Amino acid sequence: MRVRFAPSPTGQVHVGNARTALFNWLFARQQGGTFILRIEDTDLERSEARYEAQLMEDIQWLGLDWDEGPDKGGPYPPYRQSDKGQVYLDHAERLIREGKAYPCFCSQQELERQREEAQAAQQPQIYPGTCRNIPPEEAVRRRQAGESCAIRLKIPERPIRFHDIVRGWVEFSNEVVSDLIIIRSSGVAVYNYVVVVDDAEMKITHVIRGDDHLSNTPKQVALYEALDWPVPEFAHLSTILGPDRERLSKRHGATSLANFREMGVLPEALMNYMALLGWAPTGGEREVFSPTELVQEFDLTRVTPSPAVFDFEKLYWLNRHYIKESAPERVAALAEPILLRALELSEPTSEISAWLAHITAALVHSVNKLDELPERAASVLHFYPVAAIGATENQEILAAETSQTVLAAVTAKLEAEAEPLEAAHFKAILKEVQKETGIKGPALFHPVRIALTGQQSGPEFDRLVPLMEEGARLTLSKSVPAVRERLAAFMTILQTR
RNA sequence: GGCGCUAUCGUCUAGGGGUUAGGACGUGAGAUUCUCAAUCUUAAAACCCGGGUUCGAUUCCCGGUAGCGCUACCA
Repeated sequence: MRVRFAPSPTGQVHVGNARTALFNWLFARQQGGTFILRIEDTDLERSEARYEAQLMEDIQWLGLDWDEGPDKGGPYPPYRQSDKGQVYLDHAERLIREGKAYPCFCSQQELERQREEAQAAQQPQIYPGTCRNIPPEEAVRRRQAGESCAIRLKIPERPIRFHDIVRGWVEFSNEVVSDLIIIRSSGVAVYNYVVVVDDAEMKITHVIRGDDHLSNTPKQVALYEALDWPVPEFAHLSTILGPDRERLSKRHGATSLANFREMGVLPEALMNYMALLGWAPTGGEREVFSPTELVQEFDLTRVTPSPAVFDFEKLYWLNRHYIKESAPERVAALAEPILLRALELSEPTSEISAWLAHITAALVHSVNKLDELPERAASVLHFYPVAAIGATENQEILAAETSQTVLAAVTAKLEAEAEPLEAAHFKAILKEVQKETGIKGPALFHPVRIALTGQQSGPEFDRLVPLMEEGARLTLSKSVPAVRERLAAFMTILQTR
């Protein structure tokens, strides 16, 4: 059992393609087959070498590995199309000799005209077979005379049917499949022919790909048959759509693997989510599958044929799940560059790294994806007392008499405290203030929270206080005030107002 | 235009000739919390339409509609 993922290196790997790669990989891994990476760089204008490297990096990040590919070779090289050369021409000449293909001398302008005519008459646009009946000797003579020609395959005069694992039997009338060009007059082979040759030479047994290739399949089947090669099994995966039910694309925001990685989506979360797009286990009740479990449970025959809308919310739900499951060190390592960027730091000291790890550990449970961390940590990282005092939503709380009492009491008690302040100690102070003033609950906590963070909501003080104290001891591009400093500054501004 | 594919809660899906049509995300409500998040409990929410077949169709068949794809000397 051999399957392949054959992307063209024309940019970042998109989720649609990644899902195709994933299904191929899952199928291979679970059947004990071979997963092959082949670079389809026929379109040299759009292909770039750097994209090829990025492509491999991206799918490795997702957690896929391949057994044969351009980087590691294998028994059926080359694994990069542009390295292939002559083969396509040789097989095409063989087809001509066997009477299964023929040179076509029609000019492109002529073909274009015919197509326009057919379109205007609302007729199917198929090649009328003008050159199909040119006697072979005459064709040979004209070619030798240097007349420019393309090579066309003869499509048999019978319906073409093939089996698809996700859709069952599919049949196309030969009346709608025209004799296709396999070699351009420039001598360059055409995609639909190239894939067949490549897949056959690599002994691919199962072609798992996007359903945009479904209508191409009869042509390819005709090619396999003409070349006397075994027709592989097909599995056409449905399209992934955006919320507007149009094909998912960059228009819909972050849709490439690189995007997801930058956002701080864990690869196993994305893998799990993509697997659920078109596949469900028997019973359909389980949703959470680690990569290993997916390999065990995945079943190609249970893949649904209908298109699926990509739901970021559900992906985030899985991401939250996997973030919580992950070792804190791993999450901290992934979050560090994101936080460093927000702090405008490049080279962290080990103290800063430790602090960032603490921030991450304290806040990560409330985040969909890691890039939300800086925003979530803003109450620690920044301190804008003037803005906090001026903010309309804070007026009511700050104006309350109880708030004035609480803030004055807390500030006074903090004055007497040694630095650094322990979280437990801060809590004890609040407790004392509560006892002495009789103010408790929201009336106690809210003004203090606003004084420290400028906001009415955020992490609990037990988490917040140590992060502020730790940050205050570090040398940063923009310093983080300690708890006492914050309260003192806040009070000063509040009183002078 | 032709051809092909698809159609169950808003979304991903399970199911299948007779079911209270199941689960998950999201949403609403409640509990908890100083607040947000998390968590727990709970609620609302679906078989595209029309014909057949059948005692009975959401399920099988046909047609319609809609969405998507292919229709190239693009990949």
